[in-house]
Amino acid sequence: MPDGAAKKPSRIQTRNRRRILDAALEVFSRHGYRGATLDQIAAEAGLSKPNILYYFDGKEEIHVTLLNRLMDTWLDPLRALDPDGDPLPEILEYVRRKVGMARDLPRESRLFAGEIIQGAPRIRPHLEAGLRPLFDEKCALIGRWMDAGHLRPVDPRHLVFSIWATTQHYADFSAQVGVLLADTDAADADAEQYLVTLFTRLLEPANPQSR
Amino acid sequence: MPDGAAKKPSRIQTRNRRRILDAALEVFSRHGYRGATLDQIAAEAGLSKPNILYYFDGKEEIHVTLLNRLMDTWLDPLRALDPDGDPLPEILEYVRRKVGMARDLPRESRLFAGEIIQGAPRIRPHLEAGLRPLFDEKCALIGRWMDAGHLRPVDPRHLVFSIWATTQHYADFSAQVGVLLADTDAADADAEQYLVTLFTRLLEPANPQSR
DNA sequence: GTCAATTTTTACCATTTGGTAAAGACACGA
DNA sequence: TCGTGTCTTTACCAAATGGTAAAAATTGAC
Repeated sequence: MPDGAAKKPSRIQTRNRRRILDAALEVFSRHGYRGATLDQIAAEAGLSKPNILYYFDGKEEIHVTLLNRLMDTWLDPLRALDPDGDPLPEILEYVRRKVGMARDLPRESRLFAGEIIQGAPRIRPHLEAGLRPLFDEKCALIGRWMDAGHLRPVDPRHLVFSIWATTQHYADFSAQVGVLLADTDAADADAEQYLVTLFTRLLEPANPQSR
Repeated sequence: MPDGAAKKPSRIQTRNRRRILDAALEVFSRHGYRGATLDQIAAEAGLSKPNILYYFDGKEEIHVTLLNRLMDTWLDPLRALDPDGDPLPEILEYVRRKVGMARDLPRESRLFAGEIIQGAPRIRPHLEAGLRPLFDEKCALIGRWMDAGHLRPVDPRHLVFSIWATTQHYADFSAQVGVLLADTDAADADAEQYLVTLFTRLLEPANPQSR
């Protein structure tokens, strides 16, 4: 019973649990929760299906484990918003990090998007307990920056939404982006440049008094 | 064989095919393609499963039919971009229409998003043949507007992506938005206001010479 | 009302899928 | 090398699911 108490995991356990989660990320992100099968995950992981069920209690536990681990990584860039930094550069750095994550972790982005689109049935508690406090805190911070005249005032919540939406779009909708940007190969750099421009023009004070 | 040739559909056929597609939109948009079952669609439509298969050849045909019908509606606002209109108001009107669609047709938005996230397996031909020409045409139009100094220059393709991303976000990620905007009830109006500001500040020429 | 065409139901079926039982293989400290 | 606990495989199963055959019911033109 490898999952029972707080036993130190053996090397084999560590290795195989990692393999399973890697495979599951690949399969879940491509086919969605219902579309993914344990057989696919097993094949991708190079293990047998019963062997997978030796390490995890079932399909749902694998999915939830993935989502919970992902959440931390996902929120790191937002956590990194520094109250003591320069407001506009802080926001732009956040945008850049999110673009980088869409580029480097598209499977994670799609896994998350799929879960949310279907009503967040398995991750809603985590949204309320983990995401919401952080979101509120950072929105308040941005609001103070605006009140102080360091950023032009807009609704911080919708600002954050638009940063999420625009950056994750490149991962989540890559099938569409790929069709429409068929030839371009500098698309990543173009996207980052465009988004930096977008949020700079939105937020940069007309009379920069930030120092 | 109601689907064979170009026969005029009976009133019963018209009514039941509509019922089935309505039900399927509901179910597919909530659970994704694989997550939806014919039994669910049948229950939602108030028909028996075999009866549904009398009107459609199978699950996939229902899905493809939905996607193809949706595509037209979905692209209408982009089609409406008028080369003879005022550039900035045209763009802002496009944004407003897309916000309205996210508000009024969230199921359609999620159905589409789900298909794209999973690599557009069933709608890719339609993307290439239907969406791409329109996208290229409208991007060229926006590019000319920029060249003429009516809009500040940015990459039109990424501009369009960001309009799609920000507007559809409110439908596709409504589960998340709902958690984070728990109390707010004027969220729709706020979102529209924010997005109009966002794209105005991005595109409005410093020295408005558009007339 | 009659009758042919359309529509709906009943009774199935084969496959897929998440999951289990239990035997067997293996690792590794004593 | 022995033996115990860890890991893996083989052989299954029950439920769900997409789909079919054919009988029964209904509709509508005449």
